[in-house]
Amino acid sequence: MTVSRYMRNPGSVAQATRQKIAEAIDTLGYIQNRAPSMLSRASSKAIGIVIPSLSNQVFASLVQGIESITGERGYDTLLAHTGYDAATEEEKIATLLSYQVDGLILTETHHTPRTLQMLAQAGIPVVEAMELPPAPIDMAVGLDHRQAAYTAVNRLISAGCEHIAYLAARLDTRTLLRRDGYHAAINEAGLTAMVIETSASSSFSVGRDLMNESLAKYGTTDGIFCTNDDLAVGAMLCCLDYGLQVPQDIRIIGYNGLDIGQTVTPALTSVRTPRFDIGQHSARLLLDTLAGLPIKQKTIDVGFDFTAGDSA
Amino acid sequence: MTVSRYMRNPGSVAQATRQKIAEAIDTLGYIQNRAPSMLSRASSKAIGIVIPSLSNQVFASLVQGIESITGERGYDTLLAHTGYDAATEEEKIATLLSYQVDGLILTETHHTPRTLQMLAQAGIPVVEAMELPPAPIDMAVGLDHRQAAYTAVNRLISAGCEHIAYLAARLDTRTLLRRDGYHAAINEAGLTAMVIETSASSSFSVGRDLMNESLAKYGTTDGIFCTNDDLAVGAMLCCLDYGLQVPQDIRIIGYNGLDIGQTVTPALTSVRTPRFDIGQHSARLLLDTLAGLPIKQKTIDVGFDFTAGDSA
DNA sequence: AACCTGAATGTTACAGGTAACATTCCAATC
DNA sequence: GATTGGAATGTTACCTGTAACATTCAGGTT
Repeated sequence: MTVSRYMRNPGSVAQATRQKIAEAIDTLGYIQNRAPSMLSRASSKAIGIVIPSLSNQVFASLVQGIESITGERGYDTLLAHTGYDAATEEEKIATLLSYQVDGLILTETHHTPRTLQMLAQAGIPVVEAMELPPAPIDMAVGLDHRQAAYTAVNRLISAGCEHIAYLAARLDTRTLLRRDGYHAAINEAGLTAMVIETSASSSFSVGRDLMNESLAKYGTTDGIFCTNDDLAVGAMLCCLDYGLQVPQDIRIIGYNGLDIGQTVTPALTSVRTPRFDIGQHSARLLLDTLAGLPIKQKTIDVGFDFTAGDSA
Repeated sequence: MTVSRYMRNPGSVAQATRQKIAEAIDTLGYIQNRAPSMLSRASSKAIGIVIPSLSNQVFASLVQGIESITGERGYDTLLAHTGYDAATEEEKIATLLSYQVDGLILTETHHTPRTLQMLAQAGIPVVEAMELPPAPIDMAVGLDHRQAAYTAVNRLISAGCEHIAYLAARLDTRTLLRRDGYHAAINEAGLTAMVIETSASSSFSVGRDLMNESLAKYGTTDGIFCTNDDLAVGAMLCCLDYGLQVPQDIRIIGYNGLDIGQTVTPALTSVRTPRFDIGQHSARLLLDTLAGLPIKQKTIDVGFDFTAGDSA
């Protein structure tokens, strides 16, 4: 019992005892078994994070933002990835719940019925990060991707573009919202939609392929809106191969404001999404809820802006 | 008790009972609590994976390889990331051990003394993936990065390069091994080493910066060996900006054989590392050990080859 | 010496699934 | 009807940390 006390709060144990325990822990290489506290208090001092992909900078910064908060408040994080698949998400959430996580941060807004049932049953706080779903499960932190895409396309239109293609890969919810925004801006301006999509996962070479396909299908093009920066860079490299000057002949806007966009010449103009902030806000919402603190608002819109690129 | 049996092996329960349990599980949204089995058997049917970064395609494929095996054998994976820091690794391993993981797959070979003590104390099987450390903790699956770099640089030398620069970022163990290989090849050929390094983490823009620095410092350069593909692509874009033709004026070899290398023109020649295979081998070694099966060899060298690029 | 106080430490019961063993049940056989 | 064998199900104890409560202890006061 004294050791248990020491582990949670060394100050609550007498100086001499503290010393002895510290030594014993050191020589034994003792590590607390989490199972008992998971059992008895139904609380684990851990939260679960579910992201779609392990190789996307976007979610890496999100996780960093989350862990910058959980770390300082003594919470551990359990990480799961779904490969953008709702069925896998269901499995991974079940696993996280089996570890009695105290809260969850999800990054998708489309869930299976069973996922929703499990979450309701678990009764733990849940944050949906990245988007602002019309009917959040519980809490949400993100931005309006439809609005961001709408604004980006209007930027091309203001610059004089009249043939604006939309290049998209991996058609997850956020990507579909961006398509809505694209269509809204295009229709409003009385232009013709030029949509090239693939369900394949996004990459530079896919960006290149989509660009080729778009040029073949639609001919004249003076503006491109890509749903992420990988595609945009692939598309830009393709344009340069065709001798098209960016932004003189063709303007390109990407999405997310990743490092890669700043390396190409001209630097990519891109919608900047504050992922680290989203992570921090999400973690704060969750941990404040767990601590029983009052929450001002269950939904936080973090907004967006543009990187200072030269491609649009 | 019958439910417990059902959960582990539905066939061990009578048909009628099975039905009733399945229904109850469904309506209740019941999810097993993992804590008890973690307690009683000191086994959790879970293994821990520790990777350095969440945004590197290399580790994403490694994890996919691992999970392709663990999934079909009924094991869960707990994922932790360290940011290439040994102290963080120590923390994360302690956390994983507190969850009573049955085994661990690590991706670094440099560990703190306390990490080694914890691992010894835990007495669980450990696989070090990616490298072939001279003195593995337990098991190892990977390739000889020194040899790979040596071979790559010799390829440049055979092609007639005489001024070969070495560009590296994020100086982890694997990167340092590649430097050794570079030096070996350079010395053997009687050439002068041209080393540009930064401890900053790797990215396209860093590749560009290193290339600029190298040209400024060493002038004439006809070959470049980069420790990864991000750097190589950044360097290539930089060369193209200077009007240098690849591979006529300058040859470039990258490392890992990622998609990005196939997008640029010319396609990047790169050392291909079979990460997915490394993941599968690692998981098999670990699970076979846990299942008490005999292990033929505790260390597996998966080798390497080159992508069919045009840059070298 | 008796008493009091607050700090330090100890005792007990509990969480939920499972190994090991025990019991029940039913159909087949004599 | 009694017996038997194997399938199905039930009972008990255990794993480890901690909440809640109990006890011990040292030093100070009367």
